[in-house]
Amino acid sequence: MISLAEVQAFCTAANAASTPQTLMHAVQEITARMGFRYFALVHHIDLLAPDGTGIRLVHYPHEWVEAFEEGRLYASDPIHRASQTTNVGFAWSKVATMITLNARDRAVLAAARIAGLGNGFTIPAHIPGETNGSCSFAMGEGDDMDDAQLPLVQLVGSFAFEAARKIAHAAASPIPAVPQLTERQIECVALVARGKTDWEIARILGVGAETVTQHLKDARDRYGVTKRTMLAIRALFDGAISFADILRR
Amino acid sequence: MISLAEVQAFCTAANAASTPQTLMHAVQEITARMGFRYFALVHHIDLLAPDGTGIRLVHYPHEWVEAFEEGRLYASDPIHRASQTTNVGFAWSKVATMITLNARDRAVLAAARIAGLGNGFTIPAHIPGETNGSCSFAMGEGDDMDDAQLPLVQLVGSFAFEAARKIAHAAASPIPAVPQLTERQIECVALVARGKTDWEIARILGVGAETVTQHLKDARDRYGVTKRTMLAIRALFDGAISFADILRR
DNA sequence: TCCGTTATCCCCAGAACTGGGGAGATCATC
DNA sequence: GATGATCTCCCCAGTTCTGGGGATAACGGA
Repeated sequence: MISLAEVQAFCTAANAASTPQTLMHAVQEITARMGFRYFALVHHIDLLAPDGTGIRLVHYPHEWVEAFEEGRLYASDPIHRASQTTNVGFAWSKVATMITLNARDRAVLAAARIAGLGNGFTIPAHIPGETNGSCSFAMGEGDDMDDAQLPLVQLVGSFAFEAARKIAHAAASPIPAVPQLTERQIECVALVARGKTDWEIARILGVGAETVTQHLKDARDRYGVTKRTMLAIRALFDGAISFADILRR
Repeated sequence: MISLAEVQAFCTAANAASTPQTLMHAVQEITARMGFRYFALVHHIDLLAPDGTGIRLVHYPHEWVEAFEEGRLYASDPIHRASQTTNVGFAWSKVATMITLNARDRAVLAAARIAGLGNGFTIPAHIPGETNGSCSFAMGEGDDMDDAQLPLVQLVGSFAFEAARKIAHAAASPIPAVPQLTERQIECVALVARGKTDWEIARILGVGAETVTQHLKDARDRYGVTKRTMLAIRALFDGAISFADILRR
């Protein structure tokens, strides 16, 4: 079993890494030390960074990597979907208790098994305004996971992702800056997301309808979108508003 | 210094907790064990106004809690802002390197110090579609933090937040039956969420614009909403569509 | 065979949104 | 004292949505 000291050593090494290669090497090493065979440190989609600035350090069976890309599973993969429901690591064997698996999901999991992946452990990595990601470690088929060290595995996953993020940020010169909305704009968008009209929002905020229209105009401009629906969803996606803001009554 | 075994014991206890009180007690205990004096496990929303389904377990100096609510700092507090830029724990002394501190931020930090808070460590907790939160542990003024155990503190913070989340979810309302949309309706809603007009959606699906209008009319009816924005967000919330459907190019 | 569901299309009137223009006030910062 | 950001309000023309009312056809189950 790996020790806390080793985790800390990895953390230091990962933080010092300035290239994906260096980091890849460090992760590979600790993956083996933790008794895993495979790992994948990835962003789940490449939304606003179509040019490949997304994080992607993968050491998985070739077969599976190909099948994965073939099926464009980045965001529909059940493991990824499950990782979006928590912020602590979870064993793949628990996925069925986290999300509802449909027929396609089961097919995906079966395919992974056939490709040589055994049980695994995934650490979610979510940061408001950034693409969701995760860091997964997997055994070969048949191998047993040591539950006792999973908390340490979680730490490794978090630190690894953070290190990858740092490298990716440094590499991505034109920072895809998440548009910042003003407080008033956010209030308006939150109410838009609740299906209010400009006039209703104006009543609620105690200002003129024209003012609300203007705030939303400005907010749309900042996100570069032309529809209030898109505005609400983008604001939701990068955390300017949350489902709690919208759906609570 | 705390041991990994103690962290795991806390994790088990936290997961078993079914009321905020039980969890509060467990967190209080381990906080002391880790050498901290205060903690705050919170959602970053204004908990005075809404109905209070947000997470909020706080043991901070009274003075500070009051000042905090007075100033409505839930989302503008520099510590909270910093926590939204990472997914690993950070010492408060590092905040200046994470976000740009303005005059007001510095005033807030100074006020916290006056209220008796020393250095602290905050673990972010972000889950897509949910309110951002964090778990912070703080020393009394003048006390020194043991850097070596911070990774374990991070684990405790993550587990504590997850446990609180589980309790909050359980307390939340009985699930109202999720309306089912037809396949065609879902396709239309997904495109609505991408900001398309009925006419554009009709082109994409190869049907008449009137048909799209009708599908959306029906979909709104099923959800009992009157605005397409609300429709998109509800569909997103209960999984009929996903961010991946919307935002991938 | 009848009924419910789904998908397709049509018309209309009023409400709501969008994009363009402009303008005054406040506040913090430089 | 200027500058920029924010918030506030106004006008207008054109587009888009929304909620009514229809209709036809295919499919599958009761």
